[in-house]
Amino acid sequence: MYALADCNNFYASCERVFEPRLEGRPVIVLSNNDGCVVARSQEAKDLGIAMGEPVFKCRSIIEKNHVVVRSSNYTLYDDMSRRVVQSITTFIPDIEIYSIDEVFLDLQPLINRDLMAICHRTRQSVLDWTGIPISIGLGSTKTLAKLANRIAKKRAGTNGVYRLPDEARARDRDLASTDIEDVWGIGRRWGRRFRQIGVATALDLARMPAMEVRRQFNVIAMRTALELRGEPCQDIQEVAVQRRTMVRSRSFGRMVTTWEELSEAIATHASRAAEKLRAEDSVAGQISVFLHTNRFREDMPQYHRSGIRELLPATNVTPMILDAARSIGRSIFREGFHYKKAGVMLGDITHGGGQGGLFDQRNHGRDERLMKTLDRINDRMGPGTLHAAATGLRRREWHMKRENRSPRYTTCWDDIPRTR
DNA sequence: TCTGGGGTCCTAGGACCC
DNA sequence: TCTGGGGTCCTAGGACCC
Repeated sequence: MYALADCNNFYASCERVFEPRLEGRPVIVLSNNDGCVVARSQEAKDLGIAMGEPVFKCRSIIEKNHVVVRSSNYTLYDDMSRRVVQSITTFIPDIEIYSIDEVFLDLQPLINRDLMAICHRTRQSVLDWTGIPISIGLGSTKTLAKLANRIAKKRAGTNGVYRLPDEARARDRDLASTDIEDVWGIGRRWGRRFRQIGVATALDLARMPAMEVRRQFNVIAMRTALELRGEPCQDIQEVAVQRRTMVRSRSFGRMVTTWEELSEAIATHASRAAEKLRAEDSVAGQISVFLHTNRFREDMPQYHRSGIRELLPATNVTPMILDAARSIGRSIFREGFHYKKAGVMLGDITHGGGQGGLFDQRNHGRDERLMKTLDRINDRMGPGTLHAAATGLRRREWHMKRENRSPRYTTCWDDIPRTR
């Protein structure tokens, strides 16, 4: 037996915890650069503001209804996520962190106890301890737990917890009431293709012969079909799998035309990626850099390109990664375009060391000490206190727009909420 | 005018091996 | 004139997730 615990309107809920006057009001949270809507309170959903919608397209709804708009504050959300997970594990220890706002729970060890009671108590405690409302769905596979979670959120009277019934007819009713696109693992494209062959609900997919699903789609879709029938194809992954790639990229607040500015952006991404690599005690064996113009501006000349290079030996040393990134960037940069985005991608990531190079002359001990010192200073004095000159020395127009960010209530001494 | 960022997995096809 | 069988690895593209 599995469960999925999912935070309701997570980012919007985080904003509310520290600003209770937002309770009952429509709240939305925007993506980086204040571009798209990435989270909505229930009131905002009710106004018809769509997920992922560019904010300028719903500007009139926002103004007319006094919707509260917040820039995203990932420092806050990451920390709140950690607190929610910690609270849940007090009651249910075997978990898989699936995303910033979702946790799969392994209920098998608790199978002889009253699972509904445990889940209700978990939900209430998370709310009491963190202020974040969550919903929990229970099912015999992860896909069914996901489906049950949707019902827990939407159906009146569930009080935030729903268990898919064991009895076949009742379960079929729940599956029949779930649209095919709302099944975990079935997106818009496949949803359209399934509908073309007469599969419109989760129940239809569960009843389709598995090999037929595989033939027309692929094994992922087939596994989804099996899981909808109650045959588990995916287990709880308690140990996080090591990442294989890492991307650092940003759209620019304003278009960028010069190599000088673009190279600062690339250097910034490269430095951040290197820092993150070191924080995870890993090294990268490959680096690529990409840049592109604004694809929405069809009136302007378009350009996008990427370049790739091996890092030999694999490294997490900022100057190594920085040099490679800037030289790739230089080689793909073309004069005369308005650039909108640039990024650095690291691949061939390995953990705890990595293969050395036969002809490698560098003094690794020295690099390692230098990077340790750099990280320690930035850890103590704040991110970016010490940084490569190549990342730029002053604030630029292309830097991210973030006009309505809330304080870092839980992670920064100066931002801790005060009461009189 | 304004349109996010960061991941994973699968498949098909080509290059190459013995 | 006829031209094997069984593999691996890599890459690009397409789908999905949050």
